[in-house]
Amino acid sequence: MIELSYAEGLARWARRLELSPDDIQPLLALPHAIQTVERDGFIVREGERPTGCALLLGGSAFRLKVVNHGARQIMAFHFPGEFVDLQNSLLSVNDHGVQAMTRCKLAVVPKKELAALLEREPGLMRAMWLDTLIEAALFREWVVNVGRRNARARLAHLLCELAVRLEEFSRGDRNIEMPITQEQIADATGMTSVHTNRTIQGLRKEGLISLSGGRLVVHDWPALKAIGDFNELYLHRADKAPEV
Amino acid sequence: MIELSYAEGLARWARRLELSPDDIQPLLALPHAIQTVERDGFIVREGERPTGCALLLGGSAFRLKVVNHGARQIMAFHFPGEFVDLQNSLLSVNDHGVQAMTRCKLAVVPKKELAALLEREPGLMRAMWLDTLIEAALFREWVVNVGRRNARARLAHLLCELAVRLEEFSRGDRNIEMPITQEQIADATGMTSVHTNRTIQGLRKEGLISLSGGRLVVHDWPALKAIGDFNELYLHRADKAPEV
DNA sequence: CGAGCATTTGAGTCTCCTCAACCCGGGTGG
DNA sequence: CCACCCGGGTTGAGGAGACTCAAATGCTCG
Repeated sequence: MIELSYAEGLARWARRLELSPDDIQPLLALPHAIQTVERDGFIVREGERPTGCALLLGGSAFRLKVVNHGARQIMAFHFPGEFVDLQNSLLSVNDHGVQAMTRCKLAVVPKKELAALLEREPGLMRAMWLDTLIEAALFREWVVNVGRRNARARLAHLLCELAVRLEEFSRGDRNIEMPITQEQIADATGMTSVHTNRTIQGLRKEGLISLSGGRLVVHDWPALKAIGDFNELYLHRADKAPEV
Repeated sequence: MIELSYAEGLARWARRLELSPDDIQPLLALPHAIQTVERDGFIVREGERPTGCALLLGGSAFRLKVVNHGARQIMAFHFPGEFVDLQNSLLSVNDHGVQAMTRCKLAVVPKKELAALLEREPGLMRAMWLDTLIEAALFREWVVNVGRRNARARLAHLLCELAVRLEEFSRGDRNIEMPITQEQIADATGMTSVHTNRTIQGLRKEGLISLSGGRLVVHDWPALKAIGDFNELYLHRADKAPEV
């Protein structure tokens, strides 16, 4: 996966939120530390009190929670150009962790400086808020996915989301780099890895997808969308703030 | 359930977000329409383009989505003093609906005026953002709940959340007014109403709860918490914005 | 070439679902 | 004033989807 610079990462983030390059100038000037987190390492730890806010520049990551009997639930995936812990800028203690799926490159901005800047720049704060609103929409769809769809639909839906969100990094033919394990898919869909495996095999045998070696290819997009009951409205991709 | 005035509703909202009464003065001055929505009526309709933002003043409501084969999933409950569609202030089209559980009293603020005000008052925008962040935390916990807990734990967790959130409206002994049907509980926990019924009976027979006639009484809080793996950190109740 | 992780397969089990009927209380109309 | 009607709650029986446990296979990296 690509590796962005801090400026490129911010630019990608800004584009998604319909900010102009000028709007993010003040963010560019913020102090920031470039960090690397190895695969399986924690970017954010549950229970800790964060001091910074991390923009993902390379690699991919996911949010997870662990329940009392040890099971894990993944609640979201993150890719370059996304803040992985925007909530840290206002919430005092992490209620969940963020873990690296692959080696990750991050730009960490001190939350104090960021907060002070946003206070001065309502347009940027609005963008951060919008980002959070879109992420909340994503969580809502995931509640629906694990709550009301069967294994096959859950899996198809997740793959659809990944295909759409990673399209911008791919060659455009719904052939995406996606270094995910079946266990992670299981944790994201609320299933066991065994059942995930059998469900994947089902979709494979029908010729709908290929999924191996860190690559997902969707061969029949309309069919996969139909199986997953996928409506990309919830991603709010081309959404924009209303003119005031 | 109580019926608040616009000012009281805002005050309740502000208190949760650690704003002072002074901070919300500008909001009080906004134009607003008081509306009533009957039980089962829609406060927000999926697919529509909203023009206002609704603050709940009386009654209770829930967010829901419908999947293609007709099943419903409830993603959150809302009570007086909460905005039910904060996302409408920035997102252009509703990706889900909000429905009244009981007759609801609402104050609807035009989104243009609200947006203009927030642009002038960074402190208020920050509070709205914080509100959204907390709600996102709630959705995350729900993903975990429906994804990784069994029927008993799911139900217990939901009841714990309701007990904590409605405590402020109750007489303080975890005896709360909660006019919810078993079908709604089923839609919130991702189960069928039949299985919900049997699971409730299980908790009742063990003497942990009473749930009937629109009233929930938790007889054994520690036990219910343990069964539901409930950790109220995700509600971020006493959370506050960091000093900048 | 072996170690370690990820994937695959099999068999048996259990939770939760489906379908269907019945009960109960409250509101309504004859 | 009582019959009925309706929504919500309860019960039963049978089935299916997903889980558990266990082992084998394959892949990748050192």
